[in-house]
Amino acid sequence: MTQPPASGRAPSIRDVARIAGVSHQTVSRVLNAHPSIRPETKERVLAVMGELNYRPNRAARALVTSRSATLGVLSASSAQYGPASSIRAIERAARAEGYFVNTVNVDGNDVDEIQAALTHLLDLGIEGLVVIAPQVRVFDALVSRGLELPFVTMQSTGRRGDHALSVDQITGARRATRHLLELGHTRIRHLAGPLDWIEAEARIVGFHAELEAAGLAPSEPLVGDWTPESGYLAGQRIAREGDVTAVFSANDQMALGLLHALRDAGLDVPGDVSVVGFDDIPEASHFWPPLTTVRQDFDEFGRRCIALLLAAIRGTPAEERALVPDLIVRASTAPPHAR
Amino acid sequence: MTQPPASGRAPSIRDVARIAGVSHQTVSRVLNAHPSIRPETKERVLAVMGELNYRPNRAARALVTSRSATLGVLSASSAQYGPASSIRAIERAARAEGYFVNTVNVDGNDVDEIQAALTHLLDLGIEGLVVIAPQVRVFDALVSRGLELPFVTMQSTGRRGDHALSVDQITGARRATRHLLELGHTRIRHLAGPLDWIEAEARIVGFHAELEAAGLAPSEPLVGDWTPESGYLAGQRIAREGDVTAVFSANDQMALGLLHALRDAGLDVPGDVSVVGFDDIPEASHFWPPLTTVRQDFDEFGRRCIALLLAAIRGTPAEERALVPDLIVRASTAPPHAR
DNA sequence: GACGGCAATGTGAACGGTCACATTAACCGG
DNA sequence: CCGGTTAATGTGACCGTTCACATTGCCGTC
Repeated sequence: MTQPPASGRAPSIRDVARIAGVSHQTVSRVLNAHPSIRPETKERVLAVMGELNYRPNRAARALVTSRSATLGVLSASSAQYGPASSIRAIERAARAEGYFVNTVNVDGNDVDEIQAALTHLLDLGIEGLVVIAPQVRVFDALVSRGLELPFVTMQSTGRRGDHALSVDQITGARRATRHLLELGHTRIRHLAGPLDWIEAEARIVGFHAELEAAGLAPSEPLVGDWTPESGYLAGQRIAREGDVTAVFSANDQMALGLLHALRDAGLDVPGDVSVVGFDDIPEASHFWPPLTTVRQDFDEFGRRCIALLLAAIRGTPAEERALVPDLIVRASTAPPHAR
Repeated sequence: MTQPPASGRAPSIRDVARIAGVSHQTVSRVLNAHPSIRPETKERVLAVMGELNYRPNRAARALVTSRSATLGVLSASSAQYGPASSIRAIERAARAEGYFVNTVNVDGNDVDEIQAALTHLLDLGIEGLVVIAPQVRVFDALVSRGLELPFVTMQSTGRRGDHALSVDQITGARRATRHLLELGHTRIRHLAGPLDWIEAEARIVGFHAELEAAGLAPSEPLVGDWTPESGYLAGQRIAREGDVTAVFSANDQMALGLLHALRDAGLDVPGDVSVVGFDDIPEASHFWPPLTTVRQDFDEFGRRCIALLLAAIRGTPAEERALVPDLIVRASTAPPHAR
């Protein structure tokens, strides 16, 4: 068995070359699947690589090619189910394509931190960027920086048509709203996410569009911050005002708080008030009552993110069908009862 | 204003040197805060760097130092609240220390995938590793590989004392159990996580230890898989068998399923059965009833992870107090009612 | 006042790949 | 049978840093 030569260091391309009796360049060609290389030679080189347990040195390669094979993910609130799932799927998809992923978590409200995080990622030499919790202001930070980098965000704001992966939040919100309308509700309130979130905005738009299509006047949305607490507060207010028979919440966590507050106020769900959520987190089917909600396929979202981003990096065209979320009907919605 | 020279490329250390009228090595010294450099020279170099918007090239540095300034995180089930929060905190803490973090998400049951992920991280040249969802088998995979790398896991299995960050899961579990005992419960069941998870194991140990201290016979734990669904199934079984007055669930999500099943079976919580969870996820206080649970401080956990790992990398000693979780009493527990 | 020592800086060679270009041998058509 | 093309491989430079080892002055000391 051939010993690795002078084994203070990891074997290099030249060690492999020497043992295989070829030039270092030939080894490099094997590594990069160059077409004109004799199968026999290739095999011999591969054998030596295996024997030495050779690993190409990423830094050396990155130095000369100035390609890092790394993608960046900029995320706010990654502890939430949706973003966390997306990040997971993105990482897997990227890894399958041979890319590394570097995720940076920021407080989406701190512009300085966003900039610092961006600098951090650029220092790393990322080739592309996924923005996974696109508050409008994160988006602005990107653009203001005049970023050359290919990047992908959820849901276009319309300001820069490319680079945006459409999850059709609007249609999702319309489906939730239509479900309530079809049950016979006419006094429906929307509990929105923070207004500087692109998704929150899109869901409001969908909600209003559907109301309008039904000939109903739009109602002013309540605004939460995605947390169950904010849902609870909104629920208290709804119970107090007592003028609606259904609520469409922009995510499941707020819907949970909503359920809690309504129950505390002695109201029955869905008897007195129907509630629809958004996301279909794993807990949603075990809420009390089990929550009717709009399911987002975060895994598929992550895969598409990477497909789109890699297409941008490589300059190949990408098909871009929007991803449409599905309505999942459970027990938190019912027809309004007659007064 | 001085123009960047021949601006096809990013400015290098030599560009800076030329313009500042020093040698490239002097620039390098400024970069690395070498002691013997005249303040005046240093300032001049820094000025030029600023002007050129110079960025040190990580790849070149990594190539020569063979230090990547990158840490790896190996995670299973990162979409769950606990792991996701930990990862977030780890990344922030590492970034504050100038490290990059590369997270890889795997299916913890697929040994091949774990190995592949590890290879992926090693290819990257990580300097240290955090294992964030330590199924026993992940841990074994590490050790079997004879890994040289400094690494940190949650909770020692005792097989290799170092490298383990103690979250004192045992004490946490004891506190939950003691709370039930103090309320007067004697027939208590534990709903455990998958038995190959180190944390699941520790919570079982804590549960049994506390029962034993109270002079009660240990009961066989039910086993779930952390999901609400598995909690639901366990709840159905408990309702059917009807011989316990309290359940300690190894996480909050399973506790949610449990609550659901008990309610479906017509049992009142906490009237008929008390339930305690573990983690204190943000939803827990809005469950019905609001869940008594054990709070883990994931942020602190993440920070400690990095502190410990960096200490291992740098060879400095690290203090290692165990992190002790707190019991949060809400409405899902009460004294058993007299039969 | 020659000399050791230190502070401040410079010089050239790595690091481990890829790139551009050179070289060789085989093949093919006229 | 010879020039041109092509497949297969080799040669040396280069990417942007840091490292090891000079090379300067300048100071204090005996």
